[in-house]
Amino acid sequence: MAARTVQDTAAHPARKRGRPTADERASRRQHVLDEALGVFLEHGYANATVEQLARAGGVTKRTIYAYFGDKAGVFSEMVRSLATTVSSLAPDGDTLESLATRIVYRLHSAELVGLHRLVIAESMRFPELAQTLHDNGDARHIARLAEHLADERPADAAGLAPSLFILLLGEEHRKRLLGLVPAISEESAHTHAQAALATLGLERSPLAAMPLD
Amino acid sequence: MAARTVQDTAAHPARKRGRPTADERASRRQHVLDEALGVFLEHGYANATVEQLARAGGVTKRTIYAYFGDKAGVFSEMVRSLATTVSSLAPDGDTLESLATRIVYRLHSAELVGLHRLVIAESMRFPELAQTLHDNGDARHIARLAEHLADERPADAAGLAPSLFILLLGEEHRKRLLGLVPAISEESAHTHAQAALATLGLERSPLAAMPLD
DNA sequence: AAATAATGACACTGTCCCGTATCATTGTAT
DNA sequence: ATACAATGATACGGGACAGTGTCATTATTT
Repeated sequence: MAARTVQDTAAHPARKRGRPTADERASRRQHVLDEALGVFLEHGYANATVEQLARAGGVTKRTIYAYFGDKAGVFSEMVRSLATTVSSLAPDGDTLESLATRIVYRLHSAELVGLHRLVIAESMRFPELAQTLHDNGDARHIARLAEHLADERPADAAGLAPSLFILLLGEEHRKRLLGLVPAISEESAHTHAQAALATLGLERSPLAAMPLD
Repeated sequence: MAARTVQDTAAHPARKRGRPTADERASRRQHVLDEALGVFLEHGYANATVEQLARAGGVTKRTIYAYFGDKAGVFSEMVRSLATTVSSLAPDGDTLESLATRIVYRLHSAELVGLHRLVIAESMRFPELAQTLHDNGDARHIARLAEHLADERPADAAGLAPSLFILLLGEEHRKRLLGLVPAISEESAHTHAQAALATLGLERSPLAAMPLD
């Protein structure tokens, strides 16, 4: 086992003791979940210790056990919390191209790639989390794409949406999952999205696509 | 930590003691690697113990340490051994469609999906294995597809190959990585491949595509 | 044949970490 | 106010596992 060299997330300013106020208690729990992702990403699920989760969240082991039962509980709640966040990124009222760009950008982010890795790795032990992530991630994105496609391609929108989705991710995202490439920039996310649309013959109307100068 | 309920891979017929013959020694090492995949898939890399790897391979811990140094050594050599196998599945002399079908089928297999999961999960700790797997997997498949495409689409073969590749995997393969669907049948791999080709306008020539009866 | 190398079987030490207990401390309930 | 609940700090028992040591056993080398 690799020696644990680093001091982990530098200890917070040593919270005061005693029972927390009602407000505080509500936020503490979420704070633990937020910080948990970093711990799991750094060490992996199995190697992460409850002690590390506690320190990162600014609480003690006791509180972790009181709140979540055990490490699996922290992991489950963390994934569920993040999963519901994934799909909530649609300003509603954008073009197919801007939607596609946002999907590309978000799904290449370090946060979501890391989450995806963790859930894939533990999919045998936490199958319901895999389902949750897919339902709130891929499934919703594909549904959104299908809505937009319905306007432009009423005929084969349903069949085209999944194809568009995976073209948006592309081989780049597979490399990303393997850690072979860094997170994508917003700009290249845009050109990437355009390329995917073009591959399916979905580029903007010829007039809009003309040179701008 | 989850209680280890199962007895693991049922102990082999208790190999005799003493120094093995030269032939035997050569094969023993490979046998350990072959059996290691099952152990890692069942428990995950971090939870798998050297003792389990030893029992599955029909050797003792001592031999594991003598052969591979430690658990990481077993994992590395196992991945490398499997990676070189991944790409060696081209009978050479088949159509684009048959090549596509074989890629779809193989990459959906339990073995390769499991390997992929493991390498993704440990990509931070074993980055060179991720690179190896990609070089011997995706990269070669894309290159092969590009060769075939060069015949039919000399113009944009290079750009089209990655798109075709990920369309071949499709959303199905993402679900597969998450453990949400079982391995695909050879038949549905074929129809899946045909659909991907059609999406890019690469279906067979009209004559060949006509009904056969 | 004698020495050496590799292995199985087994024991053993040290470490890590889980989960709980104890006690002081601080907010909440009544 | 007074009892109670939740928390931090700390300690600790128990289990699991890594990695090594020892000895008997069997090939290989010379």
